[in-house]
Amino acid sequence: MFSPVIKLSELLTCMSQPARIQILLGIGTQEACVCHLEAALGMSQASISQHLMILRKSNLVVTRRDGRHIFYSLGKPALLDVYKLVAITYGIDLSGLENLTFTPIPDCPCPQCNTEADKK
Amino acid sequence: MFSPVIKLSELLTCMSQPARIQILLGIGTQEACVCHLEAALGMSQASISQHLMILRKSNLVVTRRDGRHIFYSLGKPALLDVYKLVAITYGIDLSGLENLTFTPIPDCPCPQCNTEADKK
DNA sequence: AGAACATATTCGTTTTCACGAATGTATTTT
DNA sequence: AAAATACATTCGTGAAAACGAATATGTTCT
Repeated sequence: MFSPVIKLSELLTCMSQPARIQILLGIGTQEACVCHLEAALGMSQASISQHLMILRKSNLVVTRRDGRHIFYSLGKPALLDVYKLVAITYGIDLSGLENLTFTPIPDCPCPQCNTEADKK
Repeated sequence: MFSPVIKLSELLTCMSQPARIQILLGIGTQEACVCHLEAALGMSQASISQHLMILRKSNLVVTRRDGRHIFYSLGKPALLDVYKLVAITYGIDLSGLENLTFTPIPDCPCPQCNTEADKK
């Protein structure tokens, strides 16, 4: 068997799972912590962490620690273009799924959802 | 759950399987019959047919019958660009996997492998 | 140091998936 | 019509993947 095929397969398998698609598109061009993804996507903490673990192993996401928060961002932002290309080619509408950190979420405790004004 | 995510997931899941990657890249911009793919990829007839069935259900390939041969081609050739974009982004070399019908195979009985000269 | 918070990891179970074996269907050839 | 060819489909089994539950780790706050 051809090794490049396996590598390609592993990447695509990793990015084809519904929850992981939402996570990756949700992170988008920004960065997001686990609690934000949890609140934004309505999934359990364990579930999101499990998927992030898989995404890390495939280098699809990278992490940055800040205090007790760990921020995730895409290893290669071009990943978004892959999704877009598939969506355009097969007529799928992806609007409303990208960059979930742009909009703060009420019950999320992360710094992205709590502006300086709120900290008083 | 968001329906576009499911659609995207189904397409990507379908095109992430190693055997199907080889089939789709092998077909490339051309068309190929089952026996040619069988000979070119060294997989069993049943296995290839099973994968082609899955690809058909997702509309990733379309078919054309000619006598007892059934020729498969990509529903959307842009699918190749998706693979290429992933490959370029993550440094995977896909050369030698595309357009397998360009080179005839000795033990393949299909018309693409037997030129007019051979038919005598 | 202890409590609280954010995230990671393990475990057991259920579901999904790939594959070989066997069989079925459609078309052509003789 | 029978045999041969090209391909499709079903079935059973083993491996992989997803998920919830429980637990562990690391960081900050008091």
